[in-house]
Amino acid sequence: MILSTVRALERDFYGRDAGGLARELLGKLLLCDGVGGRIVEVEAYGGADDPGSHAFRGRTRRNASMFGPPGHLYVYFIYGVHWCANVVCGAEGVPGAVLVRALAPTHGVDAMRRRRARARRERDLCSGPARLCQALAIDGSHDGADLVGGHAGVRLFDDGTAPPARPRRGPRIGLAAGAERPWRWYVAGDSNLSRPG
DNA sequence: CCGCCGATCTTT
DNA sequence: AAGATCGGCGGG
Repeated sequence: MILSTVRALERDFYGRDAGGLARELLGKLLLCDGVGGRIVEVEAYGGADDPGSHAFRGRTRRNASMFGPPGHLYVYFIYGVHWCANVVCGAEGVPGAVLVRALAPTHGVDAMRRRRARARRERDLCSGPARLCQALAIDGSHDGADLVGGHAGVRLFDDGTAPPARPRRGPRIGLAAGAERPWRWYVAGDSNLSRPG
């Protein structure tokens, strides 16, 4: 019998570019204060070369975390309503991040249901970038949080589950500019995706 | 199931 | 004015 080992990810895991990190993040566990799940859908975002990225036109107050060191969170507020969370990657000073778009709930489902009372089914808890932030209680206070230190309660773990050998890939969702780039990766057939696939 | 619409913050 | 979204509502 093989005992599964759960370990927090080290800084160098985050040093690669957004596309590479995106694929490596599939299957990892994202937890905030012990509540969260397995990443099943992500999107990669670059910098000045990516018209779909918040960093395309340079640094602003909102996107500053995208320019910071890898292994931290970039949490932004959108449509005046929702929070969304990204994992910052690449070298410090070079903007890049991976948007976490969906989780398969694994830890603290009761807490998630309380925070998302309008979610009828378990697959409605974390099936979208703003939904999962609500379920995990991630908000602006977590912008810039260090995932490696984990001091803000947010951490990524590897429990031995390998990323899918052939993740499905397609255009990023909700973009006008840069929509042609197939930088969304997801676990084929997972019931928690932000849209079926 | 689908499409429309409002929520109202950030940046342009 | 539009945006890396969501949920409620109306219609088929």
